[in-house]
Amino acid sequence: MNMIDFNDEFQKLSYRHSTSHIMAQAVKRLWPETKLAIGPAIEDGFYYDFDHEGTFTKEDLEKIEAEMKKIVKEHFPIERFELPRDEARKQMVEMNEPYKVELIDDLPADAVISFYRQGEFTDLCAGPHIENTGELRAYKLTQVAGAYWRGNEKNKMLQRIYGTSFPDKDQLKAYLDRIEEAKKRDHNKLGRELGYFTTVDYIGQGLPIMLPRGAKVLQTLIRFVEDEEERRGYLLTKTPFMAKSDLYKISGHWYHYRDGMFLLGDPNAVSKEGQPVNESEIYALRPMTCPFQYQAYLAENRSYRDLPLRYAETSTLFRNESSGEMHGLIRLRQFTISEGHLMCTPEQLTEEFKRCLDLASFMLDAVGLNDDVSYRFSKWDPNNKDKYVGSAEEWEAVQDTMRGILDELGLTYTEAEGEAAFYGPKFDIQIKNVWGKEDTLITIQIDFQQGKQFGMEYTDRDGIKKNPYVIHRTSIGCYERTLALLIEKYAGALPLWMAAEQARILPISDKHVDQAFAVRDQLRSQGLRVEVDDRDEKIGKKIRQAQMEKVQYMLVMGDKEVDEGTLAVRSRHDGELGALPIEDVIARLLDEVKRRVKHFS
RNA sequence: GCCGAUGUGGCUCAGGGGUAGAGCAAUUCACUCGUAAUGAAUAGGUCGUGAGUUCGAUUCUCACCAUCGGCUCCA
Repeated sequence: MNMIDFNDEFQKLSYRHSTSHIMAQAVKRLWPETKLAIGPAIEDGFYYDFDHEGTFTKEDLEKIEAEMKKIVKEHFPIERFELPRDEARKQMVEMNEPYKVELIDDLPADAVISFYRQGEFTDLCAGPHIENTGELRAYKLTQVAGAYWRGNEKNKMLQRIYGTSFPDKDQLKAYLDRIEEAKKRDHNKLGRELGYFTTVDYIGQGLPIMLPRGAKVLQTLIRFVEDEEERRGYLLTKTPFMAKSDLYKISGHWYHYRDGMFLLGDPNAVSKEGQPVNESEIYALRPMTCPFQYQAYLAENRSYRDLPLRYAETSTLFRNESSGEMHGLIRLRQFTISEGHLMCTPEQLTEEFKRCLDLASFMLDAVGLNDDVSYRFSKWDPNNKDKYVGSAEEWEAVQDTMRGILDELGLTYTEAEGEAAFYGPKFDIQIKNVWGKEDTLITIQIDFQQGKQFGMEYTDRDGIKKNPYVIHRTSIGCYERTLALLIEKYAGALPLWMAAEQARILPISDKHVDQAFAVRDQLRSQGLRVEVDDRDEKIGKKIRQAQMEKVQYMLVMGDKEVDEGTLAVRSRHDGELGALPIEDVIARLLDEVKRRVKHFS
């Protein structure tokens, strides 16, 4: 029997794919009336979708695992065979597997239709698989979830069972332990424990309260971003949080993004005379800043000499996400984005796009997330043209342009069909949270539509008026989401420069409290964020608490320090540093802030 | 929006058809303390909200709200 080598991606996939089949076989044994959908290997394991009466309970999962154990012991060879389309279809109809029949019907005419058989269980499947069910060593069914057939919400919701498998028990345990460890960093847990944010039932979903600590971190990040953008030639705008529907009709939001907007006023209302309400009187909270910044562009006649024109705004956005979507600080209904739009000539497009990438990269490096991201080129879905503005030719052309820039920069990226914005393709910088779920952190988009739609023009050298290209971009993404990922990255112990509380002074006894406040004020006057723990507690307890609250510097003050004008410095990262003159402590902290030192834990 | 789980003092959790308990946190007092929890006392909850069943509901039923995991959507 072959030893499975998990360094070999093919073997790993085969192994987990086969685990999924063994699970399906167990389910069919226990509940023969259950219908099979699909069951692939995924990044950290596998799943199988079933059409099953009711739902699977925890106890059911245990039963399934027990049955899987039997199937492993039975050492079934896993055999592949092929059938012509009509026979394959006939067999699936006979086996009463409607989802498999549908899959076969949708296979291209020239497709080879293969099956895999292990014991009494046969499944339509392209493979690959391991050779024998007896090779399976360590597996665990992790959770049940609903999932739409073929990922379409109009279809029936199936029952999905997730699981994972490894070549041996130790690796499985190591994996499960790692997941448990990762979850301890969950920003949604840590962020609340550490007092960054809270939520309140009667405010509503996706609307967190940023508490002073969280608000301070956000403010620090915002100042940092705004200063850097100013250095890079951005002009600040401040635009309204809402506008009449007229604006969104020009941008297309009214037609393509209406479900995502909070409307003020009822578009279906009728007047006393029975007249439909004038839609101009319907306002909407802004889901994006673009149409507002275009109005800033339109405020003057533009010349090619004005371009590129770079607008930036720390922008509060409102999106009416459906109720099941909200997650901690990652998905919200109101959030703050480092928004920006660049208007440029076609010749400037490549250079400006690169500058946006450079800015994003600078930001990610500054906060320490640069090594954790991946790139995605998000294209339109040519089979779903109604979702988008513009012609197929325009889409293909602008996507070619974007791909050209990405390739010129030598970036490694995946291509994702159907992930574009309705007005243009996106370059997305993706990141995973502690649950392994991927989200967009930063996005840079090329828009070839809205310049025309809003009548944005510039007079070129030749005296002809032309439409500028627009780049939508964010420099650090959505601040709340970025904060969430930073909390997870640093397990709550944020780098000194962005920490809400940079140092805490710990007086040994109440004799030292007055002096502690004086020193606090001295440090504060240098721009450091410092608090005093003046509670009537022992020093050990104060240290323990500061440590648990992830304060980077603990400054102990007793008789000796008061007499000598020093502070006994304890760094969260480096431990005890001994007594230092207050001036030296200030210099050390300011230097660490200036250099934006990062300690990962 | 859909599938599933969950909802008990600020936090972590126990309990259970006869109107609730622990630890931490908070407050007060004593100790005046040297690098990860000093001791004692006090206060704090209409058990997410609303309806129903019942003599009686926090406990059972239903609806709604919120939180968590997934699907769909998305920064």
